[in-house]
Amino acid sequence: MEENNILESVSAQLSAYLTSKKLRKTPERFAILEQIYNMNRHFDVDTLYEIMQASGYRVSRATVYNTVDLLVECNLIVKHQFGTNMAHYEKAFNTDNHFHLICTNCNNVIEVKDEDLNNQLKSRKFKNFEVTGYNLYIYGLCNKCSAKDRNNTIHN
Amino acid sequence: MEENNILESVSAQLSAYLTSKKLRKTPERFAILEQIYNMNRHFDVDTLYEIMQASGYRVSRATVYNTVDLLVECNLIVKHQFGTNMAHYEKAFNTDNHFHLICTNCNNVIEVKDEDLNNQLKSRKFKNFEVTGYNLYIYGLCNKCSAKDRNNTIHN
DNA sequence: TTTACTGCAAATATTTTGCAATATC
DNA sequence: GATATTGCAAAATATTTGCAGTAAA
Repeated sequence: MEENNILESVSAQLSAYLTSKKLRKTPERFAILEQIYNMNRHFDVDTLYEIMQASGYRVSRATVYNTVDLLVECNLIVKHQFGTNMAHYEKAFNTDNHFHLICTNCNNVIEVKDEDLNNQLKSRKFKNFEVTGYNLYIYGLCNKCSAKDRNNTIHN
Repeated sequence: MEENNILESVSAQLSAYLTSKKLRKTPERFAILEQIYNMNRHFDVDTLYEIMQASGYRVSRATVYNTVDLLVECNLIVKHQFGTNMAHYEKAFNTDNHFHLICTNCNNVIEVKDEDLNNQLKSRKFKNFEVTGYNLYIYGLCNKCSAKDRNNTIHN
């Protein structure tokens, strides 16, 4: 599916959700969704807020927080807590089949696809628990940082 | 291994780490480690602080934060961010082979063991990334909350 | 016209930091 | 005796909340 169709599709999804919950279709909500789907990496609320400002669209932080919560509720984005205090988010459309490698030294996050592992996790059932999603976080040292380690360089 | 031996073992581990890093063996550090290993569930810093107070051992919040960071560094405890802003921690001794089911309605966390899945994750290698650990978080509705859902009960 | 939503600012929650006093090595 | 660590309080960071004004239905 090409870019524009994805945007149309997620906007329609949001629209349907708002209708079903009797919530309002405000321009802010669609503008934020659009901005998110134009980005290619995960983001935090503050970054999203600043990108909106920079792009000329004025919204308040409170609205960004509210909208991001809403988009999580209707499964258009996924929330992550990679180990810092700040929540990170990413698009949920066709991106549910990857994991995150998190460098505990530089906090960089790398995405990894693995269909086999993904299928296995998806097929796993649990007693008395209705699974809606999962996150696999793999911690360690990235290329750069483990190289630094080997050279005994001091890093912060 | 019985309770006392575990405590001895983890204290020795901490002691060795402090020596190797030329850090000081303060009573606070060992008291906090002991308290943690006497508990049976994951905890947040504030809860740990209050349990220390209640048990009659006076430490400052700052020291609890510092010590918890230290214990993460030397692999005696593991840090989690279950989706809220508050970090959670748990013992790392012989407890690295389970996952967490997180109820997105009541925020309750259930532990699940699965040796097969664990072994598979452990054996998985990644290019240019040196794995030190991982966390698998499975989100959904627990027994109680999906029952509520079926009954159409309003819940917060 | 009703009331959900927005923006702003203040409040809250969690964690970090600066600094003087203390205790380990 | 040198300095790492502690406790306390203030600061920093991230998020939530209250409320008056605005706009969607």
